[in-house]
Amino acid sequence: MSEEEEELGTELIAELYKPPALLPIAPLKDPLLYAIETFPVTIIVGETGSGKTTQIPQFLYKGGWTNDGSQIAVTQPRRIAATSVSARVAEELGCQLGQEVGYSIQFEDVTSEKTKIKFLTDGLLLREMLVDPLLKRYSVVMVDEAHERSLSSDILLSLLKKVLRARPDLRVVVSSATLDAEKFLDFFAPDDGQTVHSKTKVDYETIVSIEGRTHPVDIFYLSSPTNNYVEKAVDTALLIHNSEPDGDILLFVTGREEIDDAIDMVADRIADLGPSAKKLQPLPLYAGLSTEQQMYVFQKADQNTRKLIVSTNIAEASITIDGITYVIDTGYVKLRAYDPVLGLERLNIVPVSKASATQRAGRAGRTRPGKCFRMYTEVAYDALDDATFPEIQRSNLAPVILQLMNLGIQNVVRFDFLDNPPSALVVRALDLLFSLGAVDAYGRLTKPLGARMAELPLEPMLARALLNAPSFGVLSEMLTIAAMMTLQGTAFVAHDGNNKQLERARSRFAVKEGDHVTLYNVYQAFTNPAVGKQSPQWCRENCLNYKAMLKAVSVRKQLRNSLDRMGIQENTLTSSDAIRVGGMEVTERVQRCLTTGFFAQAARMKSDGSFVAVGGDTVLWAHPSSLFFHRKVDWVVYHEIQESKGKVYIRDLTSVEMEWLTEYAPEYYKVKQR
DNA sequence: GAGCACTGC
Repeated sequence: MSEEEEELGTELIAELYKPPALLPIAPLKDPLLYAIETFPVTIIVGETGSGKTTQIPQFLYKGGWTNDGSQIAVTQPRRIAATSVSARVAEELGCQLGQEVGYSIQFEDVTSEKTKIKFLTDGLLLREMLVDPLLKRYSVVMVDEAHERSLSSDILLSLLKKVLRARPDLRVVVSSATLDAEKFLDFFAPDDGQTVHSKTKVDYETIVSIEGRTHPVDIFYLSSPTNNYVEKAVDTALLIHNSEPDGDILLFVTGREEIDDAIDMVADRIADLGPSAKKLQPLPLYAGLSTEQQMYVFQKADQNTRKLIVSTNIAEASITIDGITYVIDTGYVKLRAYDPVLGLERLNIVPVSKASATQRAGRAGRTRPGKCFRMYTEVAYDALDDATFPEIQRSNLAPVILQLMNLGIQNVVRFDFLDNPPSALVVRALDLLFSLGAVDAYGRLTKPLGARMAELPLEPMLARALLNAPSFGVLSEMLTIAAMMTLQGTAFVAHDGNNKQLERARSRFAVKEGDHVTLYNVYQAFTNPAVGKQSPQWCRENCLNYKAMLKAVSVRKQLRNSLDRMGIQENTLTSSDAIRVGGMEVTERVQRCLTTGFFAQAARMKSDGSFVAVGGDTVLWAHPSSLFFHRKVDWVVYHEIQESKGKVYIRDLTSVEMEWLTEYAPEYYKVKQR
């Protein structure tokens, strides 16, 4: 873990600290233990600051739920939560982290034989189910933050419902925000005619509510709607600054562009404040910033200065900042939507849900009473959805379906989802998995190919290309490229918006074959003991994100281990493979290997520099971060396609020969030609 | 021609 991350962690611990005996949950200890003893499923409705995440596992531990040698699992949607909460609980129990209390996240397993309470990400518990489908090592599984409806927590809850049928002794605790409790209750209620001991919903599960312990937050609405919420929000910030007592301001907008706009507007307006007036310091906050740039929001402002943090949704749950007294909520958020017809992702600006609005307002009341100004009317608030649209209904489902099949779910269409994904998403995903050879014509997972693809922590197309790498003699190269792809474009980072400098840095690694090999070069240079030396300084000089590069190193190591376990090594190259690839340059073999995974995402550049997808008529544009934004090329395969402001961008492009497409995917292209 | 909301294995 980097120093910065640790600082973020302690930040969170400080935030969470309340003497356990004074927490609102303390008097509920016995009722809670009774509920969990009595009912297989307990829904906990607990507001922020109730102490549910830190205290319930301790109640269970002290209540004897681990005496038979089993463990208590507590899942979190985010890594930072798993690590910081486990540190808190270890301290309260007076043990060393990794002993009785531990955590497990990708790349880091801080648990031991002695561990009784284990915090882990929900995605990792899903992975554990591959080797332990009935979760036999756990007596209780607590799924925290289930109301966020993340892809993996949704799937986890469905699987837990199944596991309960085989394991009546298992206890499931679901922690949720107020508005969705009934939904979870209904979901876990045994269906009529099933074998859950003919119990009714009433004696099968229960809801326990815990009060929050945050300070009161006064909510203010607009009296009439605005058509420019960013401008209105800036007006409000200035109004707060000029008329309200001390306390920093947190303003929620949807993305980087709005953040820049808001900060420019504020800069213009504070020029009018006069030199003697109290200062207002606008600070941006979004995930794309480097860790250093993000740290500014945690630093105490200068004397006589009020911070105005202009943030994306990252400040809603992922990052907690001390000293916020005022929240301005524009009422919008950018959400991903997957278009199964065009097979592309869109980022849509949509109104937030009531749950989101409540969470945002709560950010003003963490340390003292606060105020929240909503840039919409009360009527508009009443019309908001209760909860955020579940991720499973707006994602590319190919990775999820592959994983479910590998867990032995034969018929994904009949799987018991909390909310069913639209059938078009399921069909599209199955089509893709079929064309990649992960699923056969009968809709069954293929072995070993499909199962191996499912085991790799990569999207199916990339997994397929990586598994083909030995036959091209480029396993080492493809491991690096796959690891770099998981960074999703975060390898390069501009210093203070200096894009020219970034482009110069990128060009130092660039090769004509395209973005994949360029990123390979970046990794090679970073890890070369004579060049990058894996050092933060070298990254800074080359506009690279140090933390992201370290992640690539970890991912590559993990992928290498997975392939080793599967018995896949470079020397598994057969003699016919060797003949086929003999005499080819390494780069060409890499290009061909990528084609075997990404053949379905091929496009050809037209004379005007735009692209047209194979078998389609959508006009595509190389993303400005691609080498082919400026350079000419003929055919390419691309890693990602995304619509933004009405234009469709493709990212991470590699040039290929048209013949390779039909050579490596004859079935796919035969069908398309008809 | 000009740009990734946020997570996670």
